[in-house]
Amino acid sequence: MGFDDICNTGLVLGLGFSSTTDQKSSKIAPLGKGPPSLGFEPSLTLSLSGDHTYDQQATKKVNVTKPLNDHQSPDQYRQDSAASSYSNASVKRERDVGSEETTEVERVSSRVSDEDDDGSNSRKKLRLTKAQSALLEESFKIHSTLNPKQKQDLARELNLRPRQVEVWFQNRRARTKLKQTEVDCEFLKKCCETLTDENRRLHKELQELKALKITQPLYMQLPAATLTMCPSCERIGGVAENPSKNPFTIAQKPHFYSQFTNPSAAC
DNA sequence: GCTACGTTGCAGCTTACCTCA
DNA sequence: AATGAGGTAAGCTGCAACGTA
Repeated sequence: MGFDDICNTGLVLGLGFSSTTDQKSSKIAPLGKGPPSLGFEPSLTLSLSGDHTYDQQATKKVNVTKPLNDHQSPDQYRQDSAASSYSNASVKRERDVGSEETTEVERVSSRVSDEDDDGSNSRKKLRLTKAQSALLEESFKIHSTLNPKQKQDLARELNLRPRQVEVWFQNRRARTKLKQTEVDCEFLKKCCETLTDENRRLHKELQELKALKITQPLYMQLPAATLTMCPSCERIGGVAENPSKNPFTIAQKPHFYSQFTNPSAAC
């Protein structure tokens, strides 16, 4: 990557050709998601002049030659490799480890100590091992948020960075919330369906009542035993022992009364 | 006490990578 | 082998709470 311009602002603006196979990233805007194209294309880059991390990351093309431990499956190796190669590139807000300088030192030392850097400038996709996930889940069950000390301890125990633990918990909380939202949504859907059915049933009942009202007074259709007189307003009401069997439950149907002429609110 | 400012943690949204059907 | 969908780690932004000068 040829940087032409080094100003005393500490920023480096580079314009030139770069191989797109290693996905040099512009810190101004993320590259598109499309597949990497082969060959050389014009590139514009902006970075800190003293930023060895980015420089190294952009230029260093290391293939993974780390020999597998005999106890590691290839998949395990891949996961561990990815975990240890946690990329700090373009991490704008690194708050877990003190000052910027400290962070930078950590980045470099981490890079140096970690042999799995594949050199691609693309965002590393860490896959947590099953053991790591299990422990994180266990911790999450105990407390869904971590205080700094808990975060540090957990990170040390998992051999991860505190930031990774923090991100995991953030995402975990988000997933939990999303899941709960989905459950709530399902519940509300069911409620809506039930109410719609009920509404439909009541409409139908109303239609039937209206039809009956046209032909004859309602009380004439009911057995005498089911008719009762409201003691307050002296109106006839029906008492259904099983309202579900008798759709015409007059007593349940509220009637209007005037508080001036009928002080009783019992019906 | 009030204000301005910096720090920190989190939520919400988004991006990018990985896996699998 | 290619591809689209889903899962998820990580980035970015905004906000609120808190401490400090």
